[in-house]
Amino acid sequence: MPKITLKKIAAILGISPATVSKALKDYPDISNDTKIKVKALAESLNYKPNSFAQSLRNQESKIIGLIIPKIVHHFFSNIINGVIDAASNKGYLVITLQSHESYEQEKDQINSLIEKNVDGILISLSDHTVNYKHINAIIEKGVPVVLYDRTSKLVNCSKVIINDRKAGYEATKYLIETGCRKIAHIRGPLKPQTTIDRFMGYKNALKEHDLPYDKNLVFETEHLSFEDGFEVAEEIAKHRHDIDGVFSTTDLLATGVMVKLQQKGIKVPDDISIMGFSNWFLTKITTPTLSTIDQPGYEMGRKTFDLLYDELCQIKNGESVSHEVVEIATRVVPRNSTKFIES
Amino acid sequence: MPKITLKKIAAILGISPATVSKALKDYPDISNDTKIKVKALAESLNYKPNSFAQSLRNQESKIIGLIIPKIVHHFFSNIINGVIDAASNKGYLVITLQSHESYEQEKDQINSLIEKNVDGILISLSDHTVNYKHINAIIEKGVPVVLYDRTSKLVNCSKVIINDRKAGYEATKYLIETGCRKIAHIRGPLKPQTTIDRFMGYKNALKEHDLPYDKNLVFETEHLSFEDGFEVAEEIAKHRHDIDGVFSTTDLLATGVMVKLQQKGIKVPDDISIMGFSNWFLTKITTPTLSTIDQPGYEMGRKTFDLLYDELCQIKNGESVSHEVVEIATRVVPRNSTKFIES
DNA sequence: AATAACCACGAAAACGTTTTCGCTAATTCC
DNA sequence: GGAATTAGCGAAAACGTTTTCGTGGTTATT
Repeated sequence: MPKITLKKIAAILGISPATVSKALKDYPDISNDTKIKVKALAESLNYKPNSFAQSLRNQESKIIGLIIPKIVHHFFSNIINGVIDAASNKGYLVITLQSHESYEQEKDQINSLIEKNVDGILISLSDHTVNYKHINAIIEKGVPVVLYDRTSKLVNCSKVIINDRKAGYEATKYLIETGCRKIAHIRGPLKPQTTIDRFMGYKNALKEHDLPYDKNLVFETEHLSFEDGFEVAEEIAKHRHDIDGVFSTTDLLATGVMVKLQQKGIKVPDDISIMGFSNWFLTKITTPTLSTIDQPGYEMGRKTFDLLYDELCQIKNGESVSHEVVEIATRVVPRNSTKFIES
Repeated sequence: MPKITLKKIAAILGISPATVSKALKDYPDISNDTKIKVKALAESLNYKPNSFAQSLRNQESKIIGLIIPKIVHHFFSNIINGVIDAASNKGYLVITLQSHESYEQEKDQINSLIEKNVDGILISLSDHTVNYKHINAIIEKGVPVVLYDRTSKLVNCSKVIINDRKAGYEATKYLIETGCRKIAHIRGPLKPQTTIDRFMGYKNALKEHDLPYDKNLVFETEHLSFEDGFEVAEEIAKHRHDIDGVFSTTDLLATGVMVKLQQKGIKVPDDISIMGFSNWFLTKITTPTLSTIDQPGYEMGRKTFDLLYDELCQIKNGESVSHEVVEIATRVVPRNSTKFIES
């Protein structure tokens, strides 16, 4: 089954490939007669242009790259989802790679994508990425980059983020409004900027509501696992019966805390309210269901692609490219691990 | 920053592009001197071959397509993970698309991938796909296809599957071995082949252990949701106190059943044992943790790519392509929603 | 009737790489 | 020393598309 090309159509019709190409694209200098003939034949032969040839000629692939720290993760798979949907709408396909939180892999993968001549790259920085040369290098090469979720001020490009500080503030505020006065914060590992910001939000909320900040109420954990939550819960159950609310930097940690607290006979939310972060799937199936902050991955994914698409259009039109930083709104999702607001 | 090409390297060195190309690929008819010179310059100029030109010339893209029914799903995101990892190992990149369980979208997406000249396509059939012309059509065109998880006998290609019947058998057998005698089965919607097979396995296990099959013990649900599990649990709690085990076709359903049963005062596993299916993430965080069947998505993803890669190699070597059907082993994951085996 | 305008099309170059084939000059062989 | 081999390189075509520029012929303008 030989591939059917412009040349062959031209040969059959006894005209030149140039005319066929132009007829198919409705160039004004081709007569209606020829256009109709060409289109009919192309249709009946089921002609599809060879994308390599097009890309080679037009210097664009209509493919973008997406680098994700971890695919198997509710938030990130929602991002993928959003990116792919938005991209297909505009005729772009998406090559996905995961950095596994490794700086080296992140570099390699950016290279692979560049070598495949993708039209642009969407990246969420790995937790172990400490310098940004590799990102800035490709931006200077003229390949548009948009950063999402895990970004850096040291990279000059468009970004899609959530306001972790505000979200942390809202989460804490909600606990306060539902009657909590002694609120613990589980911040997880010290380093990532997101957890730092959420912690700042927590402090702000306390301050604005005239509650004292007590650093003994802040728990660090090595990872963000379910089991790490157990340890914190044990500590609370043993020594800190004054605590009446917990704001955790992650749903999974929060769930661990909640499960273990209940095993220790502490009632949620009657004795202690619990607030998670991200609105993962699991929050809907815990007992009680977990109140949390919705971090809308799908919407972020869509928006991230949209920003890239804007740049792509600007480049194509020869306009100067403008960078944009878009903040996606989070919101408190009240469920049953917190009390109701007394009104 | 002008792109650096073979021609330019040739011009700088005062030799022909052909020689440069051959030098970089270690052709035997190029002298060592020239090879060294060419490689050094290419290195220092950071030369990267233009992938479009290569693809156009070599008729291969080193890109494969992956069609997934739903990305945001623990099992399927593990598949993606496996496919991407295995593919990068061999220098292939992966374009992912999701069919959203729609036949129309599945067709469109296969088309998009074909138009991008991917070297092969991995597909899990959407639940609403009822004929396979679109798949068979591209196979006849010579584009290798491998089906995974949701396959069909009507498509002649390599496949990666789990043995749902055997898995259903093992799950039920495990319940029997841990002392259950009146085992209910929640099979979910009637149609999908997977649930049919799991149901057959359930029946087989009963038969082989001389337990009567009672169709009143088989529950259908409209969807596979958490809430659908509630309804079944209500029914059991109200009318079927003789039931001492439940095998659910899905972890989520099982979790719904378990949560609601416990709310009704029924002890898990003391009064009723519960067995899920898939080993999703959530099974590790329920109370009690959910016994289940491990359906290894990552491994399936890897194997699926491997089969495609085999075909690609065969084609390249001019060998005749052979199809293979690989069965990935499942296993019982004993947790705390079932009793221990008395030994 | 001469000039201008316009219509419909094609030739050719370009995108960058790969590979076949042929050529020259140097080496080997008898 | 002549013939045969070999080593090292390049010309050129090919992959399929796009677009600029030009051309020949027709129609409209004075």
